[in-house]
This record gives sequence, C-alpha cells and structure tokens, in this order.
Amino acid sequence: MEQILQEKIQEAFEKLYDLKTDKPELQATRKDFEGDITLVVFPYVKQLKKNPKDVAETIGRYLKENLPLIKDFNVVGGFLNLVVNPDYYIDFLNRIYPDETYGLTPVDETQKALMVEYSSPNTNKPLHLGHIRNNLLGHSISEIYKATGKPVIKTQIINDRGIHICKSMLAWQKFGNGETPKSSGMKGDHLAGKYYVKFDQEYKKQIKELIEKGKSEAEAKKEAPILLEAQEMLRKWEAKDPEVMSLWHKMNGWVYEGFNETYKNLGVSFDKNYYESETYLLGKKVVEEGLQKGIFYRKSDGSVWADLSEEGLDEKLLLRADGTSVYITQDIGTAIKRFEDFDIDSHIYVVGNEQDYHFQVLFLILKKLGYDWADRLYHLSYGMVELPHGKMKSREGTVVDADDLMTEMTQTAKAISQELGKLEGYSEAEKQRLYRIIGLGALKYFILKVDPKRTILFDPKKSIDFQGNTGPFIQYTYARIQSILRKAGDLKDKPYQIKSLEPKEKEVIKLLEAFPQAIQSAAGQQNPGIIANYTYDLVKQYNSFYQSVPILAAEDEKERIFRVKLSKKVGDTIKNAFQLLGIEVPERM
RNA sequence: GCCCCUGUAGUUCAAUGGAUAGAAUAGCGGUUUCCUAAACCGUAGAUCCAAGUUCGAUUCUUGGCAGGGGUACCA
Repeated sequence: MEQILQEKIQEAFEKLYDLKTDKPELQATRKDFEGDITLVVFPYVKQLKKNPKDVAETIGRYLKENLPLIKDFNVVGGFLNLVVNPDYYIDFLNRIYPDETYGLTPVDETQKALMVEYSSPNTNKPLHLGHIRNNLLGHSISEIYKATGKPVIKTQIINDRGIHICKSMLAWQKFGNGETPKSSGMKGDHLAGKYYVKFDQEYKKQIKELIEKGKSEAEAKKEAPILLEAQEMLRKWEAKDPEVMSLWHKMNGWVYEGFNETYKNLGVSFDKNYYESETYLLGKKVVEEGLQKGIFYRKSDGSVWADLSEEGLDEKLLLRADGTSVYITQDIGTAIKRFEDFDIDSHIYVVGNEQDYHFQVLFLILKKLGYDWADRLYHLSYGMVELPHGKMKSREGTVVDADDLMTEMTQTAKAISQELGKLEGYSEAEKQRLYRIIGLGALKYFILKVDPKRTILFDPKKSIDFQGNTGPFIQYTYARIQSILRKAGDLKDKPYQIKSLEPKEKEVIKLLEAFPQAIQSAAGQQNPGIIANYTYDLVKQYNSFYQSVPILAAEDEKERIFRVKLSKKVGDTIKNAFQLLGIEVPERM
C-alpha cells in the first residue's frame, strides 16, 4: 500500500505544484487523530513557499479523487491524515491468510551467504549470563537475516588454547585426584571451571606467602611457582608434549559436552566450529607475510606491529617478542580461513562492546592486507550484563551461571503454572516441556527486547517478570488463540464476506501489515528488540480486541469466520516473530 | 589524559527530526454467570544540565555533569 501511495503523492506534487519530490515518508497516524496513514507536509512547504494547511488540503483532495484506496482525509496543522478504505484491510487479510509463514522470506540459496560468529567461549569455565545475551543475539540475528532471504552460516571460535586453559588443566592435575564429570556428577564445563577457580585461589595464596617472605607484589605475581608451572605447561603444549596433549584433549572433551548441553537447552546451534588451536598458526603466517611486504614492521626487541596512526588509531602489537601470537593474530587467521572455506560475502561478529577497538583494528588490518571482503565485516557490539554491584567476575564468584539461571526460570514457570492450575489433562512430560518453554521464553524476551548496544542490568534478587511486557504474556495470547482455533472447527477454512470493520479489528490488521517492515528494520539495525517490541504491540492490540469484541460468540457467521481468521493470522505471526527470537510458543498454558 | 558507548516516570524498557514523549512494573481504583484474569479498563508519574541548528529536538552539533568500557607483549 505504501508504495502506491508514495507514487501517487509524488504524482500529485508534480501535477499540482510542478515539484519533483523524493519518495515521501509516511507514518502511521497517531491514535488521537482520525486516519490511518499520515503525510507530513512541512518539508515541501519550504520549497513551495505556501501555507502548510493549503498544501495538505490540496494533496489530500487529489488523493481522494484519484485513489480509491483513500476514502477520506483531514488536515491538522501540517499533517495530512489519510483514511484508508476498509476494503483494503479486509482484502489484505484475505491475501496474506493462506501463507502460514507470512512475513518470512524464504532463503535465496543463489545469494552468497552471511557468516555470523557468536558465543566464542573459553574452554576453562562454564557459560554465564553474558554468554546468554551473546548467544541469544547471535541466534536471533541469524534467524532475522534468514527471514530476509539471506543464507546464513552460524559459527563460533572456540578459544581452546592459551595460558588460561593451562591453568585449569594444571589445577586439576595437582588437586583433582582424578575427578571426572562421571565420578563427581558435575557437568564437564563446571568441573573445569572449578579448577580454574582453584588455580586462582592457590595462585593468590602463593603470592601472599611470597610477599610475607619479602618479595614485592609485582615480583610475587611473576614468580609464584604455580604460575611458572602453568607457563611451562603452555610451552609443553606448543611442543605437543604427549602427556599435556592427552590431558588437554580429555578436559576440553568434558567442556564441550557441557557446552553442548547448555547450547541445546538454550536452543542455539552452529553450522561450523572453528578452534583457535587450528587457526592461530595461519594468523602467524599471514602476519609474517605482511611483515615481508612492509605492511607491518618489527621493533628492535623482535615484536611485530601494525602502525595504524594514519587511520587515526594507535600502533597494535601482532606478535610478541618471543614470536608467540596474541588474540588478534588468531582472529586474522580465522577470518581468512572462513572466507576460504565458505562462499560468503559478509561476516558479522557478535562480540561485547569491550572489544569495539579490537574489531576496528582487525578490520583495518585485513583491509591493509588487501582482502576486499574486509569492507563487509561487521561487529555487532552489545552492552554488558551488569549486576547491581557491578560487573560479573568469574574468579570472584559473582557470575550468574547460564545453566543455573535456565533451571531457575523453569522452576519459576512451574510454580506460577501450578498455582494457576490450568493444565488438567497434560501428562507430566508435557508439563515439564511447557515449563521450560515459558521459563526460557521469559528469559529470552527479557534480554532480547533491549537494544543490543545498551547495558542490561540484571538483579538476581528480583526475578524476571512473567507479566506485562514479557515473553509469557505473548505466549499466553498465543495459547488463547490456539484454544479458540480448537473450538472453531472448520470456521478458519471458510471464506468470508464482510463489509465493515470494527476499529479494533482494523488496528490489528494494520499491525499485521507492518510485520515485514519490522523484520527489515531489525535486520538493517541488527536489533532483535525491534521484533520483540513489534510482537508486543501486536499482542497488546489483539488482546484489546479479544476483550471487547466477541469472536466465537459473534452473532453473524461471516463475522465469526472473519474474526477466527484474524485470530489465526495473529497466532501465525506471533509464532513467526518469536521464531526470529528463538522463543517457542505453547498450545496451552 | 585520549577514544568509544549510555543517561527518558520510583524501577525496567520504547519513541526513521514531527502532533499531547509510549509501555510494563511498583501504587491507587475497577472488570470473571461471557472465547483461558499470566488478561482487560481507568488513574497518577519522566526526556541529566546549558547553549546552538530547525517551522519543529528525547533524537543532530558543541560544552559540561554522571555511569560503563577501551587505551596491556590478557582474551
């Protein structure tokens, strides 16, 4: 509709004022005014040197006379409010009705793919709430791009090597007494995390002892025996010492099993995993080649640097003096490998905003190295999840564990659900499944509705809401719609013929019409929050309709059919929108 | 110091430069012989400060103030 209207408005300006205009921007009419769609005429008034009211009246009259779509219009100040013919909305519902995936564009496999990297954990500790935000954003943004027709390849980089990994390995070796996930009953990633914490405790103890023996703090931090042992272990790892490699494989194996369980519960997945242990050498090689070509330079101590001062950034270290690689070295290698492995044209990194600078540098370096795809790398930068007393710190035990939080949410859902007691006839397994859908729905919606770039405040003492602007609110509406459909029999398949619309019906259809645009905006701005807020608006509007307009109890069968179909379509759209957020919808609740 | 991000009801979030800044939650007051009250309806409550650009600024610019992050041979 918008397009036809835009063209007609351009035509009107040209015919009546001899003025060529850009595509006019239209907006939904504000609730307090009569009309459906509004044109703001102020921008044109300036060029025309005419009174805004006159211009709006003139254009309005032209549209009413020349476009059957426009039934009427009114002018308030410089705002031209257009009233759309109700037939348009009635037909619109008919048109989109048969398509159950309305709004979602099928993936066009002839296009080159987009790669999305997210999660990217370290294999020395379990996932926490920060990872949950990362994972949900990564999954959701992938689904949103797919819904615009873009093929997407989801990936992660697993940071499986380095000194931090050796720390947990060493502590397990020293203090673990052969403990395994099986013997301890702990999830593998939690077990590894336990020893990472153990290392830190021991390290601090040793520092304290050394200081008591007269060392300075700086000396003590460098000389603590357990740290030296960890460094020795890293050297052995790089030399592929069989014993260390075997321990590394064993413990990482435990961690992967644990991660996979968490990913599964969270409902996220990856098409391809990359491992730092397999890409860091390529990164080193590329840096050395860049050095040969004069793109980078070596300092007198042997370290290799990129000079980005011409681009307004600093100098950046690429290889340490001892020749070992740093974080960015590995990222250079990984990026190149991905563009070799897959036929992709662009790449999004879902990584926290603490690494904004890192990605600026990374993209610039890849560009300097001559990769033309470097212009199509994007950093989806999101804000931290903070607790009331500040940042989460794994070593200080102030993290909100991902597995614990999901369990808690499911428990809360269960408690609320049991209190309401609406699930007679459901088996225990069905109930459990439902509690999980609702609990995770609350969690996911809570996180995804917020603009990614904003910091989220999470207060563990206040539980996440299940009422109001929440996932369960939307799921509940979906369940009520399913209930209507179960009772409606074959009404949803019958054709309807109605002449007029209730205002509340019209408002719901207008929102249905806006769904494809919401997906485009969400993709364009890389913000799933747009989908969340859209869905909330739709549901709010539908509930208002549900409350005041009889559906199955409507007197006229034609109206009954129409309203059942409208409900069905709202249900479909909730389901499709929530799919983009990775949230499931229940048949009952 | 320099760089980046964020400041909106008590609280958690919205608002392509457009009309009287929307919701939710907490508060107060209503709605259940009627399709699921995890719902609906009503009420009260906010743009960090100061300039500037504009017909019009929560939005853009500049300067403050506050919070967070970065600026590491950590990742």
